[in-house]
Amino acid sequence: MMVESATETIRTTPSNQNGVSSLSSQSDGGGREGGSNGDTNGEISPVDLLHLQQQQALQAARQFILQQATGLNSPSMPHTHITTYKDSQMITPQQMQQILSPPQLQALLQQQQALMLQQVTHTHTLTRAPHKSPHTEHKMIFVWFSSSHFSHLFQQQLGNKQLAFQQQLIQMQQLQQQHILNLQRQGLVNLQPGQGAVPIQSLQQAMCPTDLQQLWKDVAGIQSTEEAMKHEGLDLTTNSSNTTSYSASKVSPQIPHHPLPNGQNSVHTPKRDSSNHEEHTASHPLYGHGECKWPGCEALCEDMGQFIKHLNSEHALDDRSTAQCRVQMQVVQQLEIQLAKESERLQAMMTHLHMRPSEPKSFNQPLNLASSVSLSKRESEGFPEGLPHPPTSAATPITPMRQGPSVISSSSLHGVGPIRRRNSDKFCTPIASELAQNCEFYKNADVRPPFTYASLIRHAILETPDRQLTLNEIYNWFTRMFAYFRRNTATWKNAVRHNLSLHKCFVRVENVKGAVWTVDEVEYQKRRPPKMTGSPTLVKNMISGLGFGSLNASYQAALAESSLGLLNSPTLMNNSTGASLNMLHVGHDDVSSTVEQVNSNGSCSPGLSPQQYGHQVHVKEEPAEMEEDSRPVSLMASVTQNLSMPGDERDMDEELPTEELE
DNA sequence: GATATCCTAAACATCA
DNA sequence: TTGATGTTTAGGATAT
Repeated sequence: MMVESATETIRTTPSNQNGVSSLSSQSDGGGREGGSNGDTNGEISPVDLLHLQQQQALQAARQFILQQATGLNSPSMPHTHITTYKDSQMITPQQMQQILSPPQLQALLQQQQALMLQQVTHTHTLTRAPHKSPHTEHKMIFVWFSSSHFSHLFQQQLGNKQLAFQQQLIQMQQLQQQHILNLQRQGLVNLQPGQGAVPIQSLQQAMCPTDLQQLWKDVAGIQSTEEAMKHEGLDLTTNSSNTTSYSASKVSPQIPHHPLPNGQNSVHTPKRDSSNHEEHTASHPLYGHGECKWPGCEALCEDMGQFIKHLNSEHALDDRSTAQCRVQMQVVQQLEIQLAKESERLQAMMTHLHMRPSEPKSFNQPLNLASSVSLSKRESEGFPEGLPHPPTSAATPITPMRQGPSVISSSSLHGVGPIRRRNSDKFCTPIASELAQNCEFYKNADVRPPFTYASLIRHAILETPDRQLTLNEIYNWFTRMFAYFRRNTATWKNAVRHNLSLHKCFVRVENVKGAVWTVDEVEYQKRRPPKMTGSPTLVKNMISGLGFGSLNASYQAALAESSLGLLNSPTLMNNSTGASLNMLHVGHDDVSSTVEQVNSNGSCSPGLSPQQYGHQVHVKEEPAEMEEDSRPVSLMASVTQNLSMPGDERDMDEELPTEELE
C-alpha cells in the first residue's frame, strides 16, 4: 500500500509539473509564436513591416535633426531610454499565465496591439517630450537605427553638424544592441544576430497597453513634425525614396481606407449632453464620450456634428491618416492571428484535460445534484462581473488556466490535491464555489480535488437537504463528484472512514435507516486555528498573500471583501455568546467555508431552517442547545441573521476555545 | 526544530 | 464467513 501511495505521489507530482510547464511553455511558446507571427505570417508582409519601421526611424531621425538644428536639447538621449527590465513592471510568463483570465486576456491582446504599434512607432519616441513617463521610456529600447540603409542615408544627407548626431546614433545603436543581447540572455528576446525586428511577443512585457493612445499620438506627432519640417525646408522625404512611404499611393489597394466622414449621413442634433455620448458611440465607432476615438487623437467634440467636422478636417484622406489606418490594420491582423493561435491552444488544452472520459459508472443514489447545480448558479451569480467562470459543462469547458479559483491551476495540476493544501484549503478555496464551478471538470478529469477529506465529507453532508449521509452515500458522493475517487477505492474510502471517526465534527447518528453521519459545525470550526481575527487588513493580506497564484486578483478581492464585510460588521464583531460564536473563525477551511456555507445551507436551501443545519436526531454527546447554535458559519448567513436578529449577539473571535482537536 | 494538520496504511472490532 | 462499517494507532509529509 505504501508503494501505491508512493506511486500516487509520483503520479500527481508530474501532473503538477506538467501544469507548471504547460503554463511556462504556453507563455514562452506564445512568445515564440508571436515572434514568428510577425515574421512569417502571410497577411502582413515582413518587407512592409520593415519598410514601415525604417520609415519611422527616418522620421524620428528627421525630428531629432530638427531639434538639433533648432537648438533643442533632446530629452531623450539613449542612456535615458535604456533601462533595465528590473525597472519595468514586468511579470514573469508564469505569473502572467497564472493570472490570466478573460478580462486579462483582453488586456493581453491589447498588449499585443500595443506591441504591434511599438514596432512601427518605436523610434519616434526618441524625440519624445520629457513629460513621458519613465515607464514608457524604458520601452524605447527596440529601435531600428541599426539599419544599414538608414545609416547610409545619413551618410549622404547629414552635414558636419549632423555627424555628431550620427555618432550619437551609433552610440545608441551600440547600447541597444547590448540591451538586446541582455534580453536574449534573459530569454526575453529571440533575436538572431543582425535581425532587425524584435519578436512581438518578446516586446510584450516591455509594453504597457496604456501607452497605446500615446503611441498613436506619437505617430500623429511624427507626421505633424514631418509636415512641419516640410514647411521649414527640411524635407528629407526625397532621401527615403526607396523606403516604404506612407503616401497613399503606397497603400495597398485592399486596405480598407477609413470610411471618410464625408459619407456620414447620421448627423444628429447638434447639442447633446455628455450622457448621450454612448449613443454617439453607437452611431460612430470613432466617437465616444465626447472624444474623437481616432487613434491618438482624443479631440474633444461636443456633438456628432462637431465630430464630423473634426473628422473631415483632421482625419481626411492624407498620408498620415492612411498610415494610421495601415497601422491599425496591422494591429487588427496581428490580434486576429494571435487570437487564432490562442484559441487553438485553448482547444488543445481542453482536449488534453478532457481526453480521459469519465468512467461509465452509474450512481444509483442521486445526491442532490440539482441542489448542487442551483448552488453553483447562485455562486456564479455572485461573482463579480468579468471574473472567469469555470467550466460548467464538459461540452463547453473553459481551460482551467483561466479559472479564477485555485482548484485546477494552482492546486490540482500542481499535484497537491486535497492533501497538504492548507493555504488554499483553509483560507482561500471555497469548496462549494469551487466544486460548483469546476463540477464537470472534477467529474471528468482525473484530478485530485484540493480539499481535505474532512472538508469534502462535510460538504457532501451539508449539501443534502437533511444534512446527513450514510457512509455509502458519502462514498457515492465522492465517486459521483470526482473522477479521481473512482479509483483507489480502498485508499480513499479508508480515509473517509478514518476522518469520520477521527474528527469530532462528524457525528454518527442512529437513524431509522441506519447510521448516518452529520456535521457538527461547532466542532468543525473548533478545528480551525483562530486566524484572521480582527484586522481586515490581515484578512485581506492572508487572502491575497497566500500564493495561490491562479486565484484571480478580483476573485481574491471579492473574497477579501466578503470577509471584510463580516469582520467589519459591528454586530458580528461584538458578539458574546458562547458556542455558536466559535463558528465564526473566519479562517481555516475557508474564508470559503463561509461562502461555502452560505451556499450550502443558507440562502440556497430555502427549505432548511438553520436549526436543521445542526444535528437532528440522537446526536451523541451534544448539548441540546447546540442544535440551535450550530448554525452554519456562513458569513453572509451570519450577517443576515444578525441583521434580522439584532438581539442575537454572537461573538466572533473572542473567547474562542483553544484547540482541542483530537 | 517543534508543533499542528493531513494523508495513508493497517489492525482490530462490531454487526448484519 | 464475509463484507461493510467504525475505531484506533502509527508513520510520513507538509506547513506554520
